[in-house]
Amino acid sequence: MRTHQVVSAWLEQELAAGRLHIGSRLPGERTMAERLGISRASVREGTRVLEALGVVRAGVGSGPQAGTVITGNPSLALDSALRLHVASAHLRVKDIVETRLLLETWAAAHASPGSPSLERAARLLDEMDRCDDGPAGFLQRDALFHVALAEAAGNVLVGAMMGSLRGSIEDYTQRLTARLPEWGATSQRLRREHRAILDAVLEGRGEHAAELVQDHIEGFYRESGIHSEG
Amino acid sequence: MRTHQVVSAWLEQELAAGRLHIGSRLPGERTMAERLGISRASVREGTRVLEALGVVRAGVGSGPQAGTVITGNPSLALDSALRLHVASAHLRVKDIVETRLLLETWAAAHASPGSPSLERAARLLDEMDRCDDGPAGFLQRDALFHVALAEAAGNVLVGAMMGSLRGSIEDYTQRLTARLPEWGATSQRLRREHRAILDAVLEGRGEHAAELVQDHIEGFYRESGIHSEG
DNA sequence: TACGGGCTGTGGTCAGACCACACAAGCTAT
DNA sequence: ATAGCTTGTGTGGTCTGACCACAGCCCGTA
Repeated sequence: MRTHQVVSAWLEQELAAGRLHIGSRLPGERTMAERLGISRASVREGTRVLEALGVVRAGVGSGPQAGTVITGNPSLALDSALRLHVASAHLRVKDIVETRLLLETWAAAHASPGSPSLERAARLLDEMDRCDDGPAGFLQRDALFHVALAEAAGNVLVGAMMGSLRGSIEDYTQRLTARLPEWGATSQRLRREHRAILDAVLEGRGEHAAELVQDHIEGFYRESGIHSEG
Repeated sequence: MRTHQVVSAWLEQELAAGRLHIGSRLPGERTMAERLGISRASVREGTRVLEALGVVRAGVGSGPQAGTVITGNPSLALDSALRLHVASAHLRVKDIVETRLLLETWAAAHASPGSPSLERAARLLDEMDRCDDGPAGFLQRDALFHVALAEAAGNVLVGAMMGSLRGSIEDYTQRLTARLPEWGATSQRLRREHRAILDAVLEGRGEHAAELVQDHIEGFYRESGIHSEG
């Protein structure tokens, strides 16, 4: 086992044993190095990995917010991994869009009508009705709306994946939007569809909501000129 | 931006510009440090992150296999991230099983009958008929069969996720198997179901294959005593 | 009481050293 | 001439020890 991996191995043990949990502070790097019998450089490499995986957050200074703290942020790992793998052309945008569609229809079908995420989703829709800062602001709230919807299904993993997928294709979406002939008409349609989706979920008609989501997403891509970029 | 991040930023640029691609060798750490104007320690931290994300593989020595090489292995990031987030109780096994079911039924419905992955899947089924090394060997091939099936859908992302999800719940599955009253009867049923799934896919009856997959997975968990552990 | 500055511990970064490894080239003994 | 060993070279892996910036805490002072 490589030296820096003793850090994640140790952390996994501590978590499993219940001695550490989300919110706990890790010992200082120097302490940890001595305790694990490795150098501080190796501790740091291990910590960087944990940070990249969204398991930990490092902060300088002193006080309660400082030091290395255990977080639970799986989307961080997905975010950067997706970015780089898309850049290396190992992942195609088509796959990501496809996966997003898959996750999102499932989430719509399984969303719990009573989830507080739905209230956040509703507020986002209100903001989108009022907002006049152009497509950029609209799309940002649009993305958050879809993520909120995914979280309403109560599956942390699906929620995290959705968030990262949205992020990784955000540039792509922005470019697609630029091709739209009439933003005004499109945004009005999108808002109408959002309301319909949210209503279906709130009424517990999951399957119907899933169909609406599918039409909503596919319609957007169709209107803006289909996956012509790899 | 933190110093070690200049490495991933640089790599992303190089990839986007087409100057590097999967299979390329990165410059040596010392060279990179000088070229990027940072210390070797920082280069190493950056490389560790890339390695953890499955973008890169580091190997000592000299020759074609040595040095830091760009790979495309998104599942590596998911693997470790899932392990740790499950350990931190931020992800529940229930969510993972649920997500696996979701991805797998989709893959079965979208698998291309002509995919070479299916030939691998068929070979695995033959091995499972012959193998007599108990549940462990069987389950391992079982897992590979399901991953092969997922890959047949031609979506790299879904394939990678499936692989990682299987891995992260492998321990769990092993424990469930131990509870089964009669392994012989169960394995026979599982093999029969696998054949039926593969046949359905090969015949292009995707929707039917998806139903079979769903019954197959849910049946297994039901028989072995349902998600009683968080 | 209010304020200001130093103290302390945190992560962030760096430089330089040595090690194990694996291949390649060259040397040596057959 | 060839088989086998030796040495050279470049790679990542690890360690040490140093210095920096930062943020909160504590104590002395006005």
